[in-house]
Amino acid sequence: MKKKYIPILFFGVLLAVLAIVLQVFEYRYYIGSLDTDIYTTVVAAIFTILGIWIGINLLKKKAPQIEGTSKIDHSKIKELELNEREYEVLKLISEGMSNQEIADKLFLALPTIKTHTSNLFTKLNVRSRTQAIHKAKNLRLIL
Amino acid sequence: MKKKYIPILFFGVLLAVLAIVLQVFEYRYYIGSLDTDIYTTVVAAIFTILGIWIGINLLKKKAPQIEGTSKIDHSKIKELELNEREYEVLKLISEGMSNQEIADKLFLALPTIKTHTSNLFTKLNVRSRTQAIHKAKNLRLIL
DNA sequence: TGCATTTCCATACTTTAGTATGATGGAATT
DNA sequence: AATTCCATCATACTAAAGTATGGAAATGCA
Repeated sequence: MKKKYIPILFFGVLLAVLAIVLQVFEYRYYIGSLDTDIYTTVVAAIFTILGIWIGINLLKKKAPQIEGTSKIDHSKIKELELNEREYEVLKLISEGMSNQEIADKLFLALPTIKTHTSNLFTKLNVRSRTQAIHKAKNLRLIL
Repeated sequence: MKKKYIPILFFGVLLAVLAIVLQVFEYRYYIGSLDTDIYTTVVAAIFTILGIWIGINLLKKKAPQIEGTSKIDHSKIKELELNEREYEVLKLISEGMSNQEIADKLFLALPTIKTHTSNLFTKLNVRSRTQAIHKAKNLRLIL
């Protein structure tokens, strides 16, 4: 919930800072310490960089959808009623991690991971982690 | 070879065009037909758009490289010295089959499959079938 | 606050995976 | 004929994975 507003807030602050910078430059311009060409060049450069920055950040959210996320079927995940932990464990399993390694990484106990994997297998209707990986890839739950 | 220089040429031309546009605006400024604030705003806007455009184009070239490559690297298989049986077992493992199921499918005894998997893991330098799957996919030994 | 759900953890158990070592027989090489 | 490589199978063991059940803590919502 809170994370959703961070980019908006960030861009807002960024624009405010740039407005201030702009004001300073304008002030200097009026007192004649900078000439028009330099002023124009600086403004152009700053806003080009700003533009590149905005462009990259706009695409960074869409890029994963083109590369990897386009293959992930989030509706399937909901359809199978996989909760956060189960899906997280699924991803780590697909990366070749053992239950113990997953437990260490998530700061959880081994039995907890076993519970999650067991519930995961039930929901995926499989009986082993290798089957889970295979099915998850076919259903595009993971990439 | 030729494609490599298209972006450079393109950006060169683009910058040249923008330089001309800038000159026009500067000319208009000097004859007093445009106010400084408006001039600054226009320049800022144009270069912001330019920046966004550049940013988008910079990222668009990276996306397809990650996607399109889903071929098996047979040279890697030879490089790792995987023989027929080991590679066959690897494929079946990646399809989620247990050692017993693989043994049944290939009309072999369970210990035989265990030998193959064990040798396979040694050659792949992994310690479990899930790690083998993960590594094999990364090395493009399997799809 | 009370209740439901989720998440976490534990115990105990069975099954499967993985390691180590050695033996057998076939096929190709030298 | 001897050697090398591969594939097969066996035994015996340790380590992980997977199942079943139940309870405790945290979370979210009415």
